[in-house]
Amino acid sequence: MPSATVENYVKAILALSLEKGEGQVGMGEIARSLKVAPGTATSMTKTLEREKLVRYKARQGVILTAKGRKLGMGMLRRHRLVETFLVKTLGLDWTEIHQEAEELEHTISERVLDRLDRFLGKPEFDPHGDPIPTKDGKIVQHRVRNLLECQRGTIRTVKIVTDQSTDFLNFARQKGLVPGAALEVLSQNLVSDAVEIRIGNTNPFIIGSRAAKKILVAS
Amino acid sequence: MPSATVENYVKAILALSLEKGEGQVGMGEIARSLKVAPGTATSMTKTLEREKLVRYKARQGVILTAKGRKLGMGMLRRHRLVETFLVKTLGLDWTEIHQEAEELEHTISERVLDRLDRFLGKPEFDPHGDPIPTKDGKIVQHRVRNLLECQRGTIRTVKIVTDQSTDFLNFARQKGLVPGAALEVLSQNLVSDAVEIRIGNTNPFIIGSRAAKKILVAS
DNA sequence: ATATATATTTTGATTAGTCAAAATTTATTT
DNA sequence: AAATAAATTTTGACTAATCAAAATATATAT
Repeated sequence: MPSATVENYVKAILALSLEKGEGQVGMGEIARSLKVAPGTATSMTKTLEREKLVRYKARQGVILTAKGRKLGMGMLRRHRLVETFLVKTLGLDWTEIHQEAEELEHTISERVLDRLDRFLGKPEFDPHGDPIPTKDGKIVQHRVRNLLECQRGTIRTVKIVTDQSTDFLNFARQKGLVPGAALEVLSQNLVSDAVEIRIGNTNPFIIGSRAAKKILVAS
Repeated sequence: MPSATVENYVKAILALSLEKGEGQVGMGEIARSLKVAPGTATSMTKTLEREKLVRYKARQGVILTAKGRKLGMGMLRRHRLVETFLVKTLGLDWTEIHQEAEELEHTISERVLDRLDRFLGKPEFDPHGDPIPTKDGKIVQHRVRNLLECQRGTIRTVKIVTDQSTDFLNFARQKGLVPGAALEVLSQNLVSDAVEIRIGNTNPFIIGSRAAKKILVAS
């Protein structure tokens, strides 16, 4: 049985390689992502290799093995199902569920998870719009792009809000940038760091490009 | 924030002092209950004392402080609410929930716990009949006695099944010895280690006195 | 091509929780 | 009252995960 720490490392490596669109992940990235010292990442990496969860090339980085990818997908499934339960069933606010799920995902058994999945009606997406992997690790990644990559003047549907911090989620909700919302990008200006958006026919507003990058719409 | 280990020690000490009806608990009892070496119990005990969760007299034992009792009651609340959720909401079998709850109780936050409590309708008893402490640590202990202490010939209602192992629970259910069942103790014989029981007007059957001690009825 | 900056690895220490086995204390027999 | 048994405490060692800081390797810039 992998420790919670091992699970977190594998989850982080999977998340990083997904968002980079490349298998190999460096020690620095892992260390930053998990807020540990670089040396700690190196040493844990060797533990992961002993468990055959990653392949490690010194000074290059790690790549998940099939076993590692399976564990990582399992963690995503756990995390996202728990988040869905917390919002849908217990009525918690979507700004506060990430941290809760971060703990619960390590102690919920496969058996309970399956029941939860059935109880929730086998949901495909979590409250932030992220796809929930199936039991066998498959994920329906729908085609998305962020608001910077978006052609001006077309109407798009918000699919995923990628920053799960309380502050960002509060901001996003306040602006109406939640999964399902229809919006139009009126202008993007990287120099002035501004993206102008209109939701439905409400007043247009401006957000920074940093924020715009975190909102993914159907493409 | 106390570690899961600290929580388990405090929970064990609370359980032991409740079932002994006495505050003071010895190192041997703790060690046996948690399946650790005696020396480990002694050393953890000192950690608990540093945290002001117990008072410790060398070679005598430990007693929970007010702080310790509060933490312990909180753990019972967590454990029993989680068990209730697993049975009532997710439909797990009562034989398999104890171990699940044993893990989840350490990672469920106060916030989620309160929501769960409300969602379940503030239940007073868990699936084994044990009372669920309120948020402020109060417990409605109803007057019970075990089947050995029971006068012959009177009809009693089963209140609590104290052994939560899968095997015992399967046995208890198979015999109909579940919370709510009405039964009559026909005879007790300590020498032959036999207690004769009839449930409703089904055929009487015999169980050992060890088992009889684990079934608590209203008194 | 050398110097400098950046990333990675190694080294030595630390903490929490654990065990086995020796030492000690307390309780029980005889 | 000694001898023996039982419970408890101490000691020394171990593992997992971490950090700080030194050592090393690689990449970048001049």
